[in-house]
Parts: sequence; C-alpha cells; structure tokens
Amino acid sequence: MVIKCSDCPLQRKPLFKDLTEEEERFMFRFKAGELTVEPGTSLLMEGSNSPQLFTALRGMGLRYKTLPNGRRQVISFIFPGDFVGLQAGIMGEMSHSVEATTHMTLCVFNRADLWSLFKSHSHRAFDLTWLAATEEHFLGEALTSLGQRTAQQRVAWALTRIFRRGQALNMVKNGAMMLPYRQQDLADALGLSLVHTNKTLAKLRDRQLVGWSDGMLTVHDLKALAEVAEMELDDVRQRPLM
Amino acid sequence: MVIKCSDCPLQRKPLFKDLTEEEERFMFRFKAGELTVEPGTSLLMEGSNSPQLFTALRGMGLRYKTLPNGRRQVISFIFPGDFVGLQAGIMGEMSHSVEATTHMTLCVFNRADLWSLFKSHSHRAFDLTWLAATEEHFLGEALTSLGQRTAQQRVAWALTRIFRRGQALNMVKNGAMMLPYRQQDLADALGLSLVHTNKTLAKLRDRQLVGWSDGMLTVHDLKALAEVAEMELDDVRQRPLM
DNA sequence: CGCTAAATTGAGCCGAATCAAAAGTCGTGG
DNA sequence: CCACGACTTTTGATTCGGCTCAATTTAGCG
Repeated sequence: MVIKCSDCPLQRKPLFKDLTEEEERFMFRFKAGELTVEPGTSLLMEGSNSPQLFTALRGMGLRYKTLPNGRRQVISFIFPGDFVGLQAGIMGEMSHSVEATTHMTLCVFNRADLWSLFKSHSHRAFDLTWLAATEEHFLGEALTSLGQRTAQQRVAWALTRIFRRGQALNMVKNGAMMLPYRQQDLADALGLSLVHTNKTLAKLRDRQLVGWSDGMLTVHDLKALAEVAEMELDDVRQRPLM
Repeated sequence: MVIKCSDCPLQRKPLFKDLTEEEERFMFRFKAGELTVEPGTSLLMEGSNSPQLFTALRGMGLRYKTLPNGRRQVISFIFPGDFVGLQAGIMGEMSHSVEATTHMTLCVFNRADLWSLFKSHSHRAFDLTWLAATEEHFLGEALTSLGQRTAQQRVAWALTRIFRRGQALNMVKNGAMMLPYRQQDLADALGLSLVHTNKTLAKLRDRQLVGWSDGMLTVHDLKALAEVAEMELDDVRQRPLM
C-alpha cells in the first residue's frame, strides 16, 4: 500500500519545509509508485538513462563514480528525504551510480512527468532547482575538504556533517545514530585509504570525540569535532521534500 | 551601450543551444544591465546575499572557497557563457566567492526577477535547472579527481577539460588558447602545492603533451593527455545560455 | 565449525608537502 | 635607460602524511 504524500512520515521531521495541501496533492499525482530494494542493489548506473526519479523514504545508500582504473569515489551518502536521479531527469544521463546500502524504500516518479512540474507547478520547479543548488553547495564543500583538509580534518568534517543531518532527521538518540556504512565507504568518500581512515578514526576515538562501531555513530562533543575539522557549525536549513 | 541578447556574440559559439526569438526577447527584458570589472575584482563574496546574478560575456574568473585556516580551494574556472550566482539567487546566500581574473564583462540580472522566470517561462526555468545539474556533474568529476587521481592525472584532467571548453568556445587557434591563470590557481583547484604543480607541469611538458606559459595553453596531443588523466573524452554538450 | 567480510595493527616506502633560494617578468620612477 | 621592488615561475633539498603490503583479530553466518 503506497503512502500518500499527505501522510508522509518524513514531512514531520524538522528538516523539511511544509508543503501546501495543493502541493501534496500534486506530488501524489506525480508519484508513480514505491520501490523497495535490498542492501547492495543498484538503483541507477552511471551513463544510464533511467526513466525514473526517486525520493528516499527509508534507508540509506550512496552515490559514487568509478574510474577506468577501478578506483571509486563516493560522491555522497544518501539519507531519507534525499532526491535521487535529478541528473538523468534533467540531463538525460546519470553521471554517477546510486546504490542502496541498507534496505530502502523510495518514492518513484516518472521522468516524463518532470516537464509538467515545470510547466504548471513553478513553485515545485523552484524547489527542485533549490535542491540542485544545495547539492552544488555541498559538493563545493566536499571538494574543499579533499583539496585542503588533512585526513583527520576530513574525517571530522564528514562525521559532523553526517551527524548534523541525523539530528535534523530525528535519528539521534542519546548522542548516537545509525550509520550503516563500511569504513571503506567513508575512505572512498574522503579520498583516503581504508587503512589510514581506520587509524584516523582510532585517533578521534582516543581523543573522546566520536565513536563509530557496529553501525552506530556516537558523537561526544560535536563542537570540538567541528573545531578539529576547522568548519563552521551553521545550522541546517530546512529543505523542500519532493 | 548594452548588447541585445539577439546580438549576443556568445550565441554564435558552437557551445550554446539556440534560443527562440521569444526567449531572446524575454532574456533581454530580464537583463538589468552590463558590468565591466578589472582583474582582481571580487564579484560575489562567500556568505553574501547579492541581489544580482551574472552571465560572463567576456573574460575569465574563478570561484573559490576559503577555510578558516586561510587555505583556498578553487571550485572552478569561469569562462564566457558561464552563469554565476545561482546559489545566491536560489538559496539566498553564496557558498563561495567569485573573482575576476582578467578584465570581464558580464550580463547582470536581478535576483528579484528570477521568480518571474519560473512563473512564466518554464522552459528557461528548466534550462536553469539544467545548468545547476551540469554544475553538479562537473563538481562530482572534480571531486573524483581530487579523491582518486595522482598529481599528474589531476593536472592532465584539468588541462584537457579546460582545453575542450576552449575548443567549444572557438578560443583555440593553432592548438593553443589563452589561459590567464597563475599556477597557484591551478594548484588550489587541484589540491596540490604550487611547487608540485609546477614540477608536474614540467613533466607533462617534457613528455610533449602540453605547454602552458605566458598565459597560453598549448595542447600537442589531446587524446594522449586524456589518457594520462584516465578520463573519457566524451564530446561537450551544448548548453543553454542565460 | 569453517568461511567470508570487515576492522585493526604494524612495517616500510613514496608521492607530494614544506622550506629555501634563484631566476625570469614587468611596471614604476629616478 | 637602468635600478628597484613585487610577483610568478623554476629548481633543489629535506621531511612527512598517508599509501601499500601483510598479517591478525573480530564478527556474523550457513
């Protein structure tokens, strides 16, 4: 049984802007169905021209690119509420792959309907562009991390960003949240080797800043962690939910 | 005297999609004026809420972010036809700074009019989103370069990307184009030190692949350069001009 | 219980950073 | 016309953060 947008559990999270009833109705018409996938499933492939767009409802995943030589760059981690497949939707081709890390449930939209969104729901079109601009913002930050931060700063940067997102999604209980990725995933996201990522995590653990084991991320001192990363801890902006 | 969009010299370059006459008229109404700046001028500042958006008409510049510790990450180089300030336009705040490297001329748009674009020119709104998605694509590639490529591959990657853009803009004459940046700018874009960037350029020069001196970039063997970078040499897509 | 995947730890090496200085380029003013 | 200063490029020497290689430990799981 497909969830109605008006009943969407994500809509209640502090991270998301409210939609008008009219918008909720439109989105529900826009919604083509729901998709449930197992861990490890590929949702979109680099170079593919998928007819579908998604919004992650439950579960986590990741976006990544692979080089000819086999190395992998994780572009970002996918959390509930993230919109996936805009590239294919707009440009006709994905520039990266998307894979489910956990069991996931996603809202499915038809790419063909995207145009009607621009045509007759300019407010939602604006929201979509907002999402794209926000992603651009994020990638600029990530680029800065890889280009200018040391290993320890990178790891600290990534974990505070993840943790803040977790907070905005009400995923944090007693200073801890689920984080079901492997160290290899984080390493590939930060341009570090697995071994060095592991050693760096150990150092942060020893400094009593964070813990991450058994898929649980515990942050003992977010402020201090952000300081290690030399990053601003500005508050998370509400975002539109597609 | 302000250039009419219908007379825009960029529109004739192979890089850009044609606009309908109606769109050209609309864009000209959208256009608030023209701006000319000297080398070194800041166009937008990180964190600022500028009321203006720009399209680069002539000249070159760069986007960058600075960390609290003073290090700088160059996000991208700005070429004629690039749209600047979308972040502030959409999200209300720039996440990076923009600076003119050479003398530049830019079309100026009012941020306040952006909404009318979404409201009544959905096709142009779509184009804007297309640009945002393309930028996202680019940043994903850049991220992959910093995360997974060696110094030599990064430099090769950046130079072939730049050169291809130059080709699409008809800036290449006899295998060479103007490239008025400093080595420090390239270093900051690639997350390398100035010294190592210089040595890496020297190696590529010795291998007879590229030359870059006196602000002129000469590519002797684009195919081979792309191979060094381990990148695909897919053709440049036509893009909308705002 | 053996098998496989993930996390951890140690040793040694190398790519790129830092430090330092020289050399080329260019505009300015005496 | 040349000397001076500011900036950029180039080259050499040295150091070090992070990589690779190689085991070992830990944690599910059929």
